[in-house]
Amino acid sequence: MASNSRLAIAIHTAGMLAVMKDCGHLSSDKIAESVSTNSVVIRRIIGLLVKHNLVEVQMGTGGGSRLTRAPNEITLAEIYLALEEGALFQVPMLEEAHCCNLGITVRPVIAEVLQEAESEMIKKLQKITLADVMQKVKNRLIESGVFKEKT
Amino acid sequence: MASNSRLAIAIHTAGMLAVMKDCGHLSSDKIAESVSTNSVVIRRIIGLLVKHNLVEVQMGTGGGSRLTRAPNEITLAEIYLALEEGALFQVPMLEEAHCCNLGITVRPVIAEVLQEAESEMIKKLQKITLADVMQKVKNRLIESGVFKEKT
DNA sequence: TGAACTGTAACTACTCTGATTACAGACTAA
DNA sequence: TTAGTCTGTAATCAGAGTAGTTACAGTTCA
Repeated sequence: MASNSRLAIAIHTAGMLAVMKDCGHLSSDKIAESVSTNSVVIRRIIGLLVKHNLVEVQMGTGGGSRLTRAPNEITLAEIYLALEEGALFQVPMLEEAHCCNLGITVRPVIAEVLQEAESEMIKKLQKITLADVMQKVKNRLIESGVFKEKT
Repeated sequence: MASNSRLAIAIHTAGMLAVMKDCGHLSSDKIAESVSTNSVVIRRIIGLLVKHNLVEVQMGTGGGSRLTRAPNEITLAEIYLALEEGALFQVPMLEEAHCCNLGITVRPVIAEVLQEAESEMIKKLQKITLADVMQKVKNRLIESGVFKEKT
């Protein structure tokens, strides 16, 4: 699990908070158990979500985290951007003393083009809310018979 | 330069080949000089481009690489996919013995949703050809006065 | 044959991520 | 007031990916 699974963990975490929205605060230990990782990892991610006003935290006994908004008002794009990972693709620039102008000029162009591609991805994430994700999960549970639909 | 700049390097490399399309083969040393890296790094990337029929290589004296198609027939999506990096976002699955069904079920849903987002990005890359990139570079060179437009 | 190439293995250095431990500080309830 | 339950955060470790580099066998051409 070396490469970047932080977004998946962040969405899973936010999903847990969405499910438990009406049950008070949820501790990082409980979340870590469901997400299957260490509570510190969860707290680090929650720290970023708090910084971007997606989650609020209460310290002390009975404390924990909860969403600041309804699940249908939080998009995956907000979670993605909250992680503050910088550009998706690295485009190292070249020094001015480089061998040729073409080499120097091509990098900003590549950066621009890849930035546009990343923006398209973010646009897609903007259209998906936490509620959408939880609904998909619910549908799967119903399909598998674990969860019974109300009639 | 630890994180993933391979796509930028691959596009830069293919861009070099596009510019030199009519000047025979280009050696990995020459490309490495412009891209500002080691020739082995270039050969590793070119190997992947060859595997996906974007580039052809001739060994021996006077050998090197060249594009198999015209620059306006090669999209950035093809280059992106040629790098074979797997999914953009890792979504580690949970073991069946996990504490709750919700935790197990949410992961495939997250994977599906992120896959859709990546697909949107690839769609954008499909609309951009190597020729487009080179045209943008040319425009920048003209703007900066380094390269004079034909009148 | 010698020079100019590629392909590839092997190794090092660096960075990112996640896992873990540890501990100070905040808060609640008895 | 005190014990217990939380968070926030620093510090450290291990594993994985990437780039950089050297080295060398194989290919091709003059």
